[in-house]
Amino acid sequence: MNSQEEIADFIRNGSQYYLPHLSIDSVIFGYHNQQLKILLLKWIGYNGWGLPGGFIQRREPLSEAANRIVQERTGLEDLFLQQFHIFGDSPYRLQERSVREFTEKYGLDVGADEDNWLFERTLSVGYFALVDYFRVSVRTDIFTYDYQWWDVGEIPPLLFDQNEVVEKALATLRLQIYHQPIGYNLLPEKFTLPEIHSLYETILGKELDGRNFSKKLVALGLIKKLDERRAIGPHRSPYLYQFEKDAYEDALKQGIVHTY
Amino acid sequence: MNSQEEIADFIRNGSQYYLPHLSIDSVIFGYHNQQLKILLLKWIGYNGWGLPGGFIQRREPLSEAANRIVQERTGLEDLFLQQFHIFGDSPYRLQERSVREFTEKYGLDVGADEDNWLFERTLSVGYFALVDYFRVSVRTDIFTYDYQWWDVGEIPPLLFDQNEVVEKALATLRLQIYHQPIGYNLLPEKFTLPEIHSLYETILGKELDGRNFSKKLVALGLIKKLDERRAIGPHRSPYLYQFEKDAYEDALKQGIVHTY
DNA sequence: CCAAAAGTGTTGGAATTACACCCATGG
DNA sequence: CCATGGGTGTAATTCCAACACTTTTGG
Repeated sequence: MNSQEEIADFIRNGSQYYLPHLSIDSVIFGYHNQQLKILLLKWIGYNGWGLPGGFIQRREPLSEAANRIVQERTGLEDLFLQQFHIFGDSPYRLQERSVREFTEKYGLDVGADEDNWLFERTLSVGYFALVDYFRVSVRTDIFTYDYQWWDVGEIPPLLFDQNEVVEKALATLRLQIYHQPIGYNLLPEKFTLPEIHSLYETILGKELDGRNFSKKLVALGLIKKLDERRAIGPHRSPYLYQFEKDAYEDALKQGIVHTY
Repeated sequence: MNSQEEIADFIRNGSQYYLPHLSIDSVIFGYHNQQLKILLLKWIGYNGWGLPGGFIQRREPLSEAANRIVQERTGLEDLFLQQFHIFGDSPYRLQERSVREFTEKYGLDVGADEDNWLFERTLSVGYFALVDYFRVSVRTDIFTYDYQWWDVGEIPPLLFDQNEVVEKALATLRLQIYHQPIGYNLLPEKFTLPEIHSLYETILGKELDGRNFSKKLVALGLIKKLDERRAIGPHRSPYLYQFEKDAYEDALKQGIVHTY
């Protein structure tokens, strides 16, 4: 959405195309420099950070809407996307908004119409995505003039109740890692043991014994060692590994029970 | 909602009181006769079974809406209620409805107004509740003339995509039992080992060794043996047990990791 | 040759599983 | 007295956690 006409039309007539009262917030996780990161956008007017989000088209399945929204932002296809909560309790999710709030706080010209669909109480469905940091090419638009990846430990204050949304996404991810393999969507196709090791440490927020960790993944048949190495510094080169797609998919479907 | 005027008002003006496009479906689990059951209502017109549900008031927090809806049906306070999914993908959750569908299929007189708020596409937030079967006193109303508890293994065809809703609730419950204690809300205050044992077997859908099971619960400090027994038949009387509220609450909050 | 990071096995303890017999009760 | 279901302990095994030294590499 980038031309002035498009925006005016969206503000005035958006409820013809989109369902009112409901939006999608997406928490896009990437992994870089041994850190779990999420993608934030800088919003005009408000001049602060917020999650990528959007609305659901009138006839669009919910999961397709989430897919479209993240796809448009990141350029990625075949996303790993997961719904994790619907937010409708916080004060931000109860209030209607006003012309004044939009103009003063967000610097948006929404006309004088107090009945605008954007003012109505809007609940939000949270989705998280796990993406390969290096494949993402972020697209900003006229509402969002900048973007940045942030360490999950250093998220700035966000719009509305979005800090809570991020917390819930993280909590879901941490719980899920006990029942499902994670990594296929966060790492490049070939990766080293230290990389995936540190990914798990980052997500779980605690140290994991390297020997036990690799034994476990190999024992589960989730990864296999390749005959290649990657030279990365003045020290021993690590072997590359790959996920065993079949075992991985099985584990995703059937679930695994384990501690790390 | 029981008088004709109330209903007419709800149909005509409901969108003044409730958010359109969004509803709540509740899966109410109870436990009776060694069986995990859910509460279904028989709907007029459609003449089939469906989940208890309702709408969210304009200014009402989402979780309060779920609470209100289940409370009104069951008469229970202090519910254990948990949001588990929002449904917006199935064909039933995409379509708008029509006067014809309402009159013919559901036997409801909604007037001739094709713009009625009830016709609009409606996504549904799924909540499940765990309740003490014996404390529930179900209230039907003019839309729902009968109710019945059904074994989770024998759920009849339900309205819309509600069979999928039930499946998802069950799947969530089964996953959750690995991380949280369950039973406090499903069993009476005092219960026997065979009762809680069979509850867990029912939820997990598999047999659990009785000796190991009780050792585990006692070792975790979740239950304690009382000095009473319950006489129930021509055989040895089982001891009664009680949950240790504090340990139970801690386990709920912090989570536990275990297999059964 | 040295600093930095990768790689690799073993062991003790804890937790989990498997398993069978006696006991209490009401009819 | 008998049929029914409740209660209890131990041994074998598996799984998990803890732990330290050697290898490789580029500079």
